[in-house]
Amino acid sequence: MDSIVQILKQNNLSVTDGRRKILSLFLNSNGALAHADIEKNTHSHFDRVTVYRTLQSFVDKGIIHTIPTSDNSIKYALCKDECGEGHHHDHHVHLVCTRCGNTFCLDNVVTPTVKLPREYTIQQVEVVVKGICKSCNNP
Amino acid sequence: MDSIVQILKQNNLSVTDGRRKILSLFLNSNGALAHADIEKNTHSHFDRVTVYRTLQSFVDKGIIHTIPTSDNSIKYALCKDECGEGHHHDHHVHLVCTRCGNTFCLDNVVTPTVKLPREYTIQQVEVVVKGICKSCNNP
DNA sequence: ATAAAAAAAGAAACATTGTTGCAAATATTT
DNA sequence: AAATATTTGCAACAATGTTTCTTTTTTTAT
Repeated sequence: MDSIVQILKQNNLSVTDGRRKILSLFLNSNGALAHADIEKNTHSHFDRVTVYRTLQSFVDKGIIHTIPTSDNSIKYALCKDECGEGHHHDHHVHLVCTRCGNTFCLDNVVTPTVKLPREYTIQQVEVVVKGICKSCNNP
Repeated sequence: MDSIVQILKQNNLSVTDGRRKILSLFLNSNGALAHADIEKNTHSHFDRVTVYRTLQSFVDKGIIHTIPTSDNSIKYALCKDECGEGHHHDHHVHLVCTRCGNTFCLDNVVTPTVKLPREYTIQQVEVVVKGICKSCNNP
C-alpha cells in the first residue's frame, strides 16, 4: 500500500481520488501551496468546494498547516512528524522568497523564543521571513 | 491645523473626507483594523473602492503597515515614526488575541533575530504571536 | 477669490475567493 | 454484496478585491 493511502488511513480519512491527488501534490512539492496552485495543478478536475474541504480536513488532521501571509492568500504546507488531530507543532520559520514568490518551510530553523510582558500569554509564535531562497540565490 | 491634516500633508496626500476619517480611526484605535472594520465604523459612508485605495495609499506612504494573518483578512495598523514612502521599519511583534480576536502591535517587543543558512538572504522578519492580550488577561 | 489643472471619489461591471444545503456518487463496514 | 457512512459535485449565494470611466473635490496658479 503506497504511502499516500497510508497517511490517509492513519488519519481516519477515507481514501478518495481528490484526497490522493491533493496529498500527492504536497508530497511532491518542496514549497507551500495555495488554493489556487492546487486548482491549477489539478486542472480543475475537482470541484472548488472539494478542494476547500480537503484542505480543511488535512489541516484538522494535522497533515498540513497554514502559513500566514500579508496578501490575502493562505498557503499550506506539509506538517512534519508530530502533528495530529487538534494539535499542530510546526515550530519552524517560513520563508517567502521575494524573487520567485514561493514559500518554504525551513524545517531546521526553529522559531526563536519571544518574551512578552507578564500581562500577556503566549500560545503560538509564527515567524515569516521575507527574503531570497536558496535556488534564487544560487542559480 | 490638527494632527490628522498634518500627517496627510506631510505625506503629500491631498486632504479628503475619506482619508481624514479613516486616518482618525487608526489614531483612535489601539488595535489593528481590517477592511471590514473600517466599513463598519464608517457606516459605509464611503465607497468600498475608496476604502481600498485609501488603505493602499497609506501603506505606500508608510503611514500604516500590514500584518500577516492565517485567515485571509489583512489587518492594518499605524506605523510609528521612521516609516516613509517605500520603506517600512516596523520591527515589532504582533499579537493576535485568541480570546477577543483583536490584533495589537507590541511596539516595545522587537522582533528577535533569526539566523538562516548562508544560502538564504533575509530582508524582513515578521513575528505574529497568538495568545491572550492584556485586557483579556486582566478583566 | 477664482479659474485651470490635478487628484480622488463614486458607480458599474466584473473577477476571485469562500460558504452552505442538498442530492447523487463513492467508499467503507458488515 | 448489501447496508451504512462519507464524500463529492452542483447550485446558489456572500464576501472580497480590481478595473475603467465619469463626476466631484482638492490643490495650484493666477
